Amino acid sequence: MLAAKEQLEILRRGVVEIIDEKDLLAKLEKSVATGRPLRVKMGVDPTAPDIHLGFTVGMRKLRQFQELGHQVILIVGDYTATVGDPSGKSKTRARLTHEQVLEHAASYTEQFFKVVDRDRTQVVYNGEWFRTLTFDKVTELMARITVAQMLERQDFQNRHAQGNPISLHEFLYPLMQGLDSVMIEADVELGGTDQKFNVLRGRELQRDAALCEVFGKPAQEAQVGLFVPILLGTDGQTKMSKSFGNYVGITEPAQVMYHKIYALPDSLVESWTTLLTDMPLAEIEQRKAQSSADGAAINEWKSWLAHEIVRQYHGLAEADAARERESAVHRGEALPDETPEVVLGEETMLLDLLVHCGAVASRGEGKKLVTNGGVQIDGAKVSDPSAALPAGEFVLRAGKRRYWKVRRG
RNA sequence: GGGUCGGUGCCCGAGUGGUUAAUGGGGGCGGACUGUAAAUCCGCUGACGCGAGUCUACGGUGGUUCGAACCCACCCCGGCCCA
Repeated sequence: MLAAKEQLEILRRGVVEIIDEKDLLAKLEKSVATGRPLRVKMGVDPTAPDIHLGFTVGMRKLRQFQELGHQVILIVGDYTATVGDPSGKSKTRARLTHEQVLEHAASYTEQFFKVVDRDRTQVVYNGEWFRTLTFDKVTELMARITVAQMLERQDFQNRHAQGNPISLHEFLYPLMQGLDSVMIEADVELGGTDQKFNVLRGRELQRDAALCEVFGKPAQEAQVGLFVPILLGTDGQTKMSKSFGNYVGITEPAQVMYHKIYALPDSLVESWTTLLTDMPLAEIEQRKAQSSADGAAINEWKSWLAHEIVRQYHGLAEADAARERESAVHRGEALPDETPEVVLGEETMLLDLLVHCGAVASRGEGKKLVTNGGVQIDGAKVSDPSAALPAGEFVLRAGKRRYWKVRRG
């Protein structure tokens, strides 16, 4: 086991805030001295079954803990998910049914273990202790927080100020998450910066001997909160999220993944490298310095980044292939791997073809695309929407990167 | 329940009787440039039609009018204030 200070140094990478860093160091020291691994908790609300790179920031941090010899406890919020975390939300979140949650959870853990070591992870469903809770215990729990404390939260304040409803059950969520920490006796809780309030509740509840006793647990040392940043999506504007369409899913095909990362805005290269790879921080600094002087350097960095991330999820061979393919596509020597093939009848017109293969939503839109010079057939620009299609096979291109292999017959 | 201000295209937001498919901004798409990114510039951004053109659209339903997003009536929904 590494010395506590060295562990801390590694764990600090990419972390926004540690509450409290002194506590963490003390816990690490104790762990080194006694040989007892830290119990590192992360909770997931299995609401979205598709994991994207944004989720992997925390997952990679968990992996680091494991590599340092610690124990990960993944709390699947099968019960809390039916309540709905209000954190950062501008409206009441839809509550899920228990069946939905279990379904999502299965797919979630499967993807989770692409990054996190399954053998050093304990998966716990919090319905285990919530489902049978009696109301007097719930009351004990609720007594641990005041309305004023709840209303301090910016997200609730905004909602309240804007006259949006806040349901009482939403007040319960942070306490429930905190109770999870008590129940598993967590040493560390990992979460995004939006989790701060909830994680702090855990600290308070753990220190509350009377409360711990109510739930049959010993009084405990407060957990340390470790907060990782929210990863920005490929648009460089907002957090990565499937609903914004700015995500990179970890189960996406190698070449799609490669291309999305390769086309990343420059402004994200540094943070993505820090959060999603193990490139030494010194090298990141060095590359940053080079890049500000020379445009080609950041380009090369980006290609390294794309290759590295694809390698993590698809292996070296596929990463190499994706890189090779990408540059061939770019030189115009090859078509992307996923180029769909379309077969159509004799009479089909260009506009119908564009609609048929999904390049545009309507013929009117297709007309605009053609008029704007965005359509090519076998590398030649087509400017007339009523142009005749060639016989046999040809390649249709719409915009910069969307291709179809078309066959008439 | 009362008062008041609102509900316009993907979003925000102008428009208060006719040249309004509806100013402007954002977003999106396409083109040029570049490093594949950013920035910038240009074009497009309801549907159908090769086209002339036709249809659908300004919360809903009726009405006034040659003609309404704009005027009238009723209804539905949201904000704020009061109870």
